[in-house]
Amino acid sequence: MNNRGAGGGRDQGDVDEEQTPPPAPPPETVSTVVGGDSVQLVMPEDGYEWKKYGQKFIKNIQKNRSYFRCRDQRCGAKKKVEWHPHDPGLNLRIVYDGAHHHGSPSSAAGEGGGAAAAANQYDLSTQYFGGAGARLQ
DNA sequence: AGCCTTTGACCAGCG
DNA sequence: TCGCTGGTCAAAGGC
Ligand SMILES: [Zn+2]
Repeated sequence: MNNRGAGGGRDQGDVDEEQTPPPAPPPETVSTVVGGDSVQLVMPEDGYEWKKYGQKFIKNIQKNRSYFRCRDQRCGAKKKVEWHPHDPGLNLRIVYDGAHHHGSPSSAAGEGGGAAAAANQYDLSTQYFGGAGARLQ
């Protein structure tokens, strides 16, 4: 059943690029929550919802790269997150690609309008941290 | 029921 | 000419 069907592979020249597009979101910082003896990474909501659609380790920079896509396909906005397999939070780089076409980020969708710190618990260490953290979903 | 997440494999271009 | 990498898609399962 591996019929990859259509998709296949798209190609894109560039490999390494450094640029943080216009929508300069708030200071992105990874929060290292220490619960007992497990470290969990929390991704700060930037005000938009993203769907993770891929993860790979880039040898060129020796960093992990996660691919996020805006839920609104018509939006075309994409988000890429790069972080160290052993030291996330230490060198975490978020790259925004594209622009949103549906309203603006006023309040975090996941938040609902309060001032709570809505954070998506994406398992950035799922595999790289080897079960050090238990998946809570 | 719906929605989200994760993994593997594939494709193409470049040096 | 070859090998390699990066990037994306699909499917399945779980809550
Ligand atoms: Zn959007």
